[in-house]
Amino acid sequence: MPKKKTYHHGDLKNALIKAGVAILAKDGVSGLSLRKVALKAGVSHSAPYSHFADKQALIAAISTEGFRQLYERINSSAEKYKDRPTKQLVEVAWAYVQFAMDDPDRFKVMFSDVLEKEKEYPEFVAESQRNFQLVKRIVEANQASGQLRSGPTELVALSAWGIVHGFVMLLLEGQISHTILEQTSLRELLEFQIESLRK
Amino acid sequence: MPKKKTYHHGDLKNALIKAGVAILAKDGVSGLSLRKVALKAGVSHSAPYSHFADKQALIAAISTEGFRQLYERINSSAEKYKDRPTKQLVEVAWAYVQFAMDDPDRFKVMFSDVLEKEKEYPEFVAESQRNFQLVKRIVEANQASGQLRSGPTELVALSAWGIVHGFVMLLLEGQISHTILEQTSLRELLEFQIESLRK
DNA sequence: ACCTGAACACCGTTCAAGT
DNA sequence: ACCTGAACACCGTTCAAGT
Repeated sequence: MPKKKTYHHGDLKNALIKAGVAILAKDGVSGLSLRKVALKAGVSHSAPYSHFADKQALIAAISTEGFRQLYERINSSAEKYKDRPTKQLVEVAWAYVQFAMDDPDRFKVMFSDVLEKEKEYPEFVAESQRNFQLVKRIVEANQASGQLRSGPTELVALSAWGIVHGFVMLLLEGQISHTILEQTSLRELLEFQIESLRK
Repeated sequence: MPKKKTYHHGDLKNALIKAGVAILAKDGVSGLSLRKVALKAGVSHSAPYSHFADKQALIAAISTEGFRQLYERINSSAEKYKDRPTKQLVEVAWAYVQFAMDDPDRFKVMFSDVLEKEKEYPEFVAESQRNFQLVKRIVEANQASGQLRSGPTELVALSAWGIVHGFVMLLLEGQISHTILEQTSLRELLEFQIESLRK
């Protein structure tokens, strides 16, 4: 028997986050229960309370980890196309769309926490702000190269994020009609959205 | 005693929807339980099953009703400003933002149902499509008056909806930084977003 | 410090029974 | 046809107890 009790040596916390992500991908938001997460990690149903204050805290940790990964994806895409501003904008947005589609339920959870989390989960706040800073930097570069309209970078970045996020949300919730999706590929639809932002 | 058993005379169904909306506004999505809805409507916890197949079906009914009201709001705003295209676009978007902020949890529920609802809740699908048709008509008028870029109305409408929806979502989830919100009013932020769409 | 197991309140759903 | 009440499986959370 190769693995006996590989878990509980101080890494139960991360094992729980990992188990949570897996359950989220398989059973969706409504299927995510603390008891199932504990079972999957091979501990009793009350063990998670040694590492998380409550279910919300576990979800906050899952979201925080998600934002970390999102940052990596966006950042590496931005780096890859940093010499081609026109392409960069589309590719970064495409990375965002793909991240959302890879694990729609996690993506939804990342953007649908409680409102008072501002103060409650500082790590979450820090990580989501780090992402927005990155978007701002990309937008700033695209403003400099004349791809995007000038004006307060903060606000142009909000437009850029908003248009892509809105598109992804409508896509995930099935609010984009079948007739549109049949006629035009996702990639083309996204490119059309980005066009709206261009100067 | 003025009201004794005013409910159960065939309108329990609507009473349950109304109770659900009230609980949603007070306790949020996580506080919405079928048992609480039944209690609030003055019936036993199993009574709802005479009118709805399950909890999802009640939520679908609440969402459908929400889309009906959203349609009314957008439509009356569009009518009111139909002779001033520049203003119309902003006002319609503003109506959308206000609707979302009036009852954030209901708004979130409307846009976060299950994915398979396509076939399961035809009334919901019809109502949400009716809203998109309305957006298309408004966009078409604004294309005609030169406010919005030309091109497939379906796609430009998707951009318009997407940018406003994305903005609202980021707003509701607290993803728009405090520093932005303190410097600029919501109305101004929205106007800036709309500017991005203009020709 | 970390984990277990019993316990409690609450939930969605089913079903036999009442009107 | 519509509603009730008991029942079942499942859930989040607490807490005394074990290591």
